Amino acid sequence: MSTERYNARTAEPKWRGIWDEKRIFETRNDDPRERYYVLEMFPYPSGRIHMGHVRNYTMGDVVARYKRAKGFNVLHPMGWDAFGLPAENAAMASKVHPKEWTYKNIETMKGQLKSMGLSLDWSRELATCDPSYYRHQQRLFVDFMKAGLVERRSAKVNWDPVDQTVLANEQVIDGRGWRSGALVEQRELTQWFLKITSFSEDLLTSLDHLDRWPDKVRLMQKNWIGRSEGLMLRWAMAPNALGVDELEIYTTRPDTLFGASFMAIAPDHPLARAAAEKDAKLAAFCDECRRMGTSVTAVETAEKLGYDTGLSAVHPLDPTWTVPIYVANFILMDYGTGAIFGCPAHDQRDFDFATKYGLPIKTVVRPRDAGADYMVGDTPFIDDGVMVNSLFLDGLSPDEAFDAIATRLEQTTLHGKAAALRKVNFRLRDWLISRQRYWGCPIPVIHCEACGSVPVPPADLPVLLPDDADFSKPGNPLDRHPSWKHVDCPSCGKPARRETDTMDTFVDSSWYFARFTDPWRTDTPTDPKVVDQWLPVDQYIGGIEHAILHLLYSRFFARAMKLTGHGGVEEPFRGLFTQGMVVHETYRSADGTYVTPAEVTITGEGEARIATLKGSNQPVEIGSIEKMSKSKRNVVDPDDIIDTYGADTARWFMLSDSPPERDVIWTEAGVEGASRFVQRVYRLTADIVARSSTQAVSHYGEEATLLRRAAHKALAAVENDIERLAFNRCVAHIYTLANAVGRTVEGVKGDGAVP
RNA sequence: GCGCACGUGGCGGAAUCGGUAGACGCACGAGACUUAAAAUCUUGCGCUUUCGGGCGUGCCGGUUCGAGUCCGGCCGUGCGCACCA
Repeated sequence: MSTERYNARTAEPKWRGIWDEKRIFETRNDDPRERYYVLEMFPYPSGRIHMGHVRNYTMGDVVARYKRAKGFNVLHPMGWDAFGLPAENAAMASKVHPKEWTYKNIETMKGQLKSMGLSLDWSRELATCDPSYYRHQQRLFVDFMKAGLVERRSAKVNWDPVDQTVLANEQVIDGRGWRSGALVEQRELTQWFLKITSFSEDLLTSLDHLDRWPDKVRLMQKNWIGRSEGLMLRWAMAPNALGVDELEIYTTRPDTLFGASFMAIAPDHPLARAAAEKDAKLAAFCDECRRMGTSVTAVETAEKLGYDTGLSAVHPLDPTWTVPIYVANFILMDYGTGAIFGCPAHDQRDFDFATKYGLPIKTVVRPRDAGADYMVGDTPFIDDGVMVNSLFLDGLSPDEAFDAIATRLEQTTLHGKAAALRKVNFRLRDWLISRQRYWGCPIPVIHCEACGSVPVPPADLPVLLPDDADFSKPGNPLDRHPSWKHVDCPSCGKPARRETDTMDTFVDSSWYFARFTDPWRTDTPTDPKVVDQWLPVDQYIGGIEHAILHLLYSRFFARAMKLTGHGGVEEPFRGLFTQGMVVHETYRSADGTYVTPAEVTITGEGEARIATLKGSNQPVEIGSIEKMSKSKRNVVDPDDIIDTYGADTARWFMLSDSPPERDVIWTEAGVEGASRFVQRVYRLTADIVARSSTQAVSHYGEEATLLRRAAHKALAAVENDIERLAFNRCVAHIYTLANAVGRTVEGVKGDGAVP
């Protein structure tokens, strides 16, 4: 039995040095072997890596090394998602330039990643804040613009009052900015949009083919895109002083048309605005709605309010039947046409509204098991059933009735045109990418009074960020820079104004995986041939928090890049895996402040565990287990673990026990266990090596047969589970093998002979 | 409110197709080695038992020769969406 201990501190740097020197992880594009692209979501250089990174990159590294061992030409690159607000906030707080802050963090974090011994191709490293990257992004933007995928328009947008910038819909979570947590306000602003809605249908249907994506993510994207089939239906207006003769609405329930009892329009609807000009009370009501609409949470909790305009509309299939038109606070101007017809008996909102304003509630669908005299009572009936009180629809199911009435309305004319048109609608909105901040990719456009918004000619790219920006006060440093925005129009040569908005950082991360395929190119963003050789990424690994944001934007980008000739692949990620978080207990000292695990000593077990501050007997309260975060201070620094135990132990523990898609609880005991196993493997290996060199171990003995059987069994099991990314099960198989080896080695030690 | 996922020992979890429930690890108990401790090794470890066995995968019911797994209904936890007409 060997008593020597494995010393990670000397062994790991030695091997890392050899790997670097031999450049064994650098990948050649002209390598003829079958390709395999493994990618983990690249990090934001916030300062130091955290355990979430360790887990993420360990998983990717296992896949990369496994595929390399299987003979694939593996691409496994790393880079930096380097633009973003924290750099700018740091500049405001501590007078460091965002660039300096960012590159310093990159250096630190690169050192940390290197100490993990990952099989990364560092020759392809890129940082999105580097002009050598963002110049190509500006080129993509200009090409998208020419292809009609970019739009500048005025719209109601989400304004984050803390970060002082607008946000995309996807970046507003529960009415708050995804980064700042501030309540988001609605503001009417002229902004840049990428037309992701051009691909709504395709982004939705293609989800069906992403069979190596988690169902959960596909479902989330499906719901986010939110397809509905309905009818655009024009109603004739009863004669009125405004001179308006029709109102168009969108509905997914035309089958309930004979249950209509009112119309409702958004406060911003043109008809509402026109009516408000002649009705001061209505104008006040609309203003009130807009004020309440400034915060999204206010909208969600607000009571349904309406205002009767006095106008009315004529039922499309019964000229003697008119319904009143209300302006209502719950109607959204940017979905459908901003106008609806209300059928209180079969819709909860309409029911609430009708009850409040005393409007009729007419039952037109009854449950299948209900009698003919069924009437909707305290709650609307919204399930499947049988049509009633609806003339030619009676007896049909709502689905059949949808078709029947749609066909009838398509054949009905109003003012010389078909009254109705079948229409598919989506919940997905265009992607708002303008940000009123400095540390981002400048939008390459020049505004000219004569020529409009002119894209910067490709030859003039990149539009570089000025280094001498002023971060002393809030707001956009680019906008108040004395000279940067004053340029001549590239089209007519007259004085013009540079766009001072920068792009959302999610633009930066929407195509980096394509840039990795040929990061050395200078003339174009990509070589389409090389992109097509590597993409789609075979295995992409990252956090579930990007289920919609990054993963949807990247899918859009791949399509837009295909359209503009920068690559031929529509789906960027063939296999997706979303890993769980690294969580840890939280600790609070007597005065209520959080303390880090490193400052705490724990004694006792189970219920009797007691925590005290290290070096004193001050009690510490053990709190809930939560995601490691700076604010809760429940973080364990990967550097400390790697220094103490070595990278192998840290990585082994990360993959042990917890299934990779689930959260893993970081415990000191768990790391100790992993460390013991690393030592055990070293001892067993040393024993076997020692014995095989000093003793003539029979290759045909019973011992060898048993070992061979155990080894092959483990090999098959590990291979099977690695393909399924079931790393925790791989770990278990390797433990089983080690036990078998241990038993055999111990078994023959007694007499030193093979039995 | 709507949608989705998940409930297995003290703990993390395994059981790939409906076929021995609890692999593997952690923690714990006992033993060996040691002056002692650590480390290491051996061994035990779902509950219960009259030692034959009985019970057991959130709860209730169903399908099946057979259910942790499939179906229906509850309860609980987590996540996503939330006036989308």
